[in-house]
Amino acid sequence: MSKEDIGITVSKNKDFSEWYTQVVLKAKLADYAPVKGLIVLRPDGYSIWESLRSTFDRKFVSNGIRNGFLPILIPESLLGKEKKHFAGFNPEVFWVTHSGENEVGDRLALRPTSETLAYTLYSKWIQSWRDLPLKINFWNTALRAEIKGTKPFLRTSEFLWQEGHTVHASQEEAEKEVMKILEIYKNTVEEELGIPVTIGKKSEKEKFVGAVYTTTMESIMPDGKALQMGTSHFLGQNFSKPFEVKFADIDNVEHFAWQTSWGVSWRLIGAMIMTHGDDQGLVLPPKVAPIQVVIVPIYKNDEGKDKILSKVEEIRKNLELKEIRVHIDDRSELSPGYKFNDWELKGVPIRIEVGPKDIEKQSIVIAKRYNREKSSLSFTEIGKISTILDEIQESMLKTAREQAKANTKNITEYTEFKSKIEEGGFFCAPWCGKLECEEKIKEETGADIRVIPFGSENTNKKCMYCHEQSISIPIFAKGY
RNA sequence: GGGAUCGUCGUCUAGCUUGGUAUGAUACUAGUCUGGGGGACUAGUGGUCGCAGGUUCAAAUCCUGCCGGUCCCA
Repeated sequence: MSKEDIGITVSKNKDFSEWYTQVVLKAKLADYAPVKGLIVLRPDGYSIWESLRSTFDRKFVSNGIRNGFLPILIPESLLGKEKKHFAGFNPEVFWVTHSGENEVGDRLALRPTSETLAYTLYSKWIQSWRDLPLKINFWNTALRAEIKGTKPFLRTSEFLWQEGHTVHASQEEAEKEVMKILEIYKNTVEEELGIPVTIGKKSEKEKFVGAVYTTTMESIMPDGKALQMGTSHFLGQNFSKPFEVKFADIDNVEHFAWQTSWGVSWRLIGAMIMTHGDDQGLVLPPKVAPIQVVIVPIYKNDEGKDKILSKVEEIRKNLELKEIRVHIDDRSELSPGYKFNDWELKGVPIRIEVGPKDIEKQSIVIAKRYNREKSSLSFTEIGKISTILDEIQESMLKTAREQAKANTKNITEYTEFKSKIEEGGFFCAPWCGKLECEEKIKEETGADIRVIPFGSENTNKKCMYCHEQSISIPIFAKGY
């Protein structure tokens, strides 16, 4: 490795894919595992996940959802119970066929998702309307064999996620739950990660296999590709019937229950890296940053060192009282310049420099990671740092919103669509609702219907492909 | 399924044609000087050359098979 190789060696604009991989590895968020398609989360990566997890948990709990845990193995007979669902997942299921030297009778799937397992249990647990609603969330991993094009966090054969599964007495209540979850997802992603999302429905073609409909949140990445950030499904009675999730109502008549399922994965971390990172490396939104403020002390000799370290310690205590996550980089063997670059690579939102000049001036140097601005702050103003962190969080979302807006275009003509789709971006274009048009567009351009935004339905326009009456204006884009 | 290409200290890499003590950088360890944007010098640690066979006095190098990675085509 040459000197340059310590940092990111490619530009985000020039080689986005290589840039992304380098940021993940060099910022030490994750590393490759010995098995293709699998990654290892390192502490800096895992703590971002933990931060998201605790935010979601807080919101889930206040919505009456509790956590549970499901085993990883699902017998084939169970997984195959809902036919479409099984057909959809089958190609990417990992199977356990042996225990020791013995072949197992019913093959065991490493869960690609847990609907079938959860609902087998739910049917035992639910008898009466008094048992409803039943709302449980599971934090675990899912396994889906990905052969080609794997990318850390974005496409891996095993991924960390949460899957929530709720059961309701009425269709109306279940559908409300679907929307409630989607709202939680949207707010969390925007507020914590600073990534704007568009919410709406998936087309019939793109919906979750086995669902009545799928709601989704989609984001546009800086390279112009769309990323699915999370989904919330209305399952209707599609699973309650085969799995016999039934309850006796107040009038003692037995009904099949109405169900929902929903999930977000560590893909959100990938989206955060792509949205905010730059040629220097990672840029972390303050709310999820494991370290929010790093202090680099600068000194020439031992007596200066003591003086500066005691000041630095004072600042640390001051910030910690405000619940700011602070780290002092007192590695003596490294030069300040090295440390600056190192912490920028890791995306720490604020760096404070304290050296002899600062002590003299009774101030500190403060450098913001997201815009790389340096300024000074007097000793008496150190309390302002928590406000500055809030401002950074806000303006990161604002910048991302502007970027997303610039990458979203309205299109009515298919010829124009075809000529512009290569540049990437979100394209809002009228559509007749027919599968045939959707498939042709996919075939000819590689672009999918990512989301049919809420409020874009019932439009009086012409389908950009067949020119018949349109039923909505979906967002078309190439996806990850 | 077809084709191409590559596996050498933690990482990147030279050596392979023409067989003979495995090269350099970086990282790591120790020390001295340094220190406000990736610092210098000195010394040191680290490799059964992807695996298994074969040829040979001798194999990272030649031959065969296997395993793994990457890319292209269907």
